[in-house]
Amino acid sequence: MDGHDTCGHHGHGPAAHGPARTAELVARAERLAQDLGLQFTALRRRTLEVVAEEGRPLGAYDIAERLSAPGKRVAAVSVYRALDFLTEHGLVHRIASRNAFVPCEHGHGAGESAVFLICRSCGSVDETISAEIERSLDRTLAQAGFKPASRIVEIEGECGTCQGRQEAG
Amino acid sequence: MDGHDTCGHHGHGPAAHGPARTAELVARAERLAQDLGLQFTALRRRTLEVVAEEGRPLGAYDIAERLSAPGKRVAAVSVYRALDFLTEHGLVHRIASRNAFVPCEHGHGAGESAVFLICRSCGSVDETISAEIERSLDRTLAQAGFKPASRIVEIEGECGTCQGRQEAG
DNA sequence: GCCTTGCCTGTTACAGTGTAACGATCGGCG
DNA sequence: CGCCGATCGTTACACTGTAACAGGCAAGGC
Repeated sequence: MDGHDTCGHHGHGPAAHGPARTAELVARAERLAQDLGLQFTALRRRTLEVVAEEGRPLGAYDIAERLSAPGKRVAAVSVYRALDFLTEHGLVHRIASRNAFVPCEHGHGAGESAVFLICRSCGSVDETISAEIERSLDRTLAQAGFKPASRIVEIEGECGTCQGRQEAG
Repeated sequence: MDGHDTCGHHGHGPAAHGPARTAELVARAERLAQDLGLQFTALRRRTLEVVAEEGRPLGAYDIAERLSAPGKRVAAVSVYRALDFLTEHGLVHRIASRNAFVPCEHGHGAGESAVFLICRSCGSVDETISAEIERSLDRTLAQAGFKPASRIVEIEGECGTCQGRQEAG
């Protein structure tokens, strides 16, 4: 179940996960809470940190386990509530096809749409944004008279790194 | 006026798709089984029929219940196996965001991609295909060096029918 | 100070979703 | 006949998610 976490983030963006990304996300959350008068509690911060540092989709129960200490167990239901908050404000994304969560790798708000590239070999998830895809989606939706509220675009396949690894042997 | 084929019917109520659609799907399944030497068993056919006649996404356990009779209970696990077969061959689709299944409304194979428009008000699912979206997706994937295997595009929102109803009421 | 209010969290219990494992059955084939 | 492969029934179990209720804690009004 544990994989090669060095896979992911192809050309589009700098940096992967790790402490830098985590600090950036936490800072964004604090700013957001400040501005909107929301509470960025310890549980929510720790949940965000766990998700941000993993580098692959984490289930709610996995997060709960990581947040638990030998005398202080964190129940999954608490994690779900924290995740509700985080997803609502665009700090983490839910991967519907995996029932798992990943940190938001872009600064976009919760309303915008992202494309998730999920590697079947290493389990990494790469988040990209394409104005072209959004435009064509918007056109199709308008044509169908459909008013979108949220969009899920998840592509499963093999990432560049794993393709190279397979060819190499 | 294409790009959005005959999917203007936003099903409300139990009998949105109707026997015609069902018969067409069953016929396609039989042809497919004939050609590929597969077994289109009674369970698989009945599962397909139930899904095709519902007009909205059905969970595996709902299907099991509909297939069960007062002396002959069908377990969910059997339904899952039938659904595996049906999805593998493009006869039904899985809606990841709902953990539910809908009949395939197009003749496309399992490998192609579809866009699902899921109405939050009436629960109907409309399946459309857009070459434009596929093109832009392909471009983005190629740019990222990602080799796609399956694609999930699910838009939640409000269908045209429900928008009109809300304004009127 | 005290009380109320609202939000967050802990806890329990439970519903819904999906899979593993094993055995039985059936049809085809040497 | 026995073997083989695929399907299906059954049980058991793991994983995912939510409902309901109680306690804590900060903010604001009396």
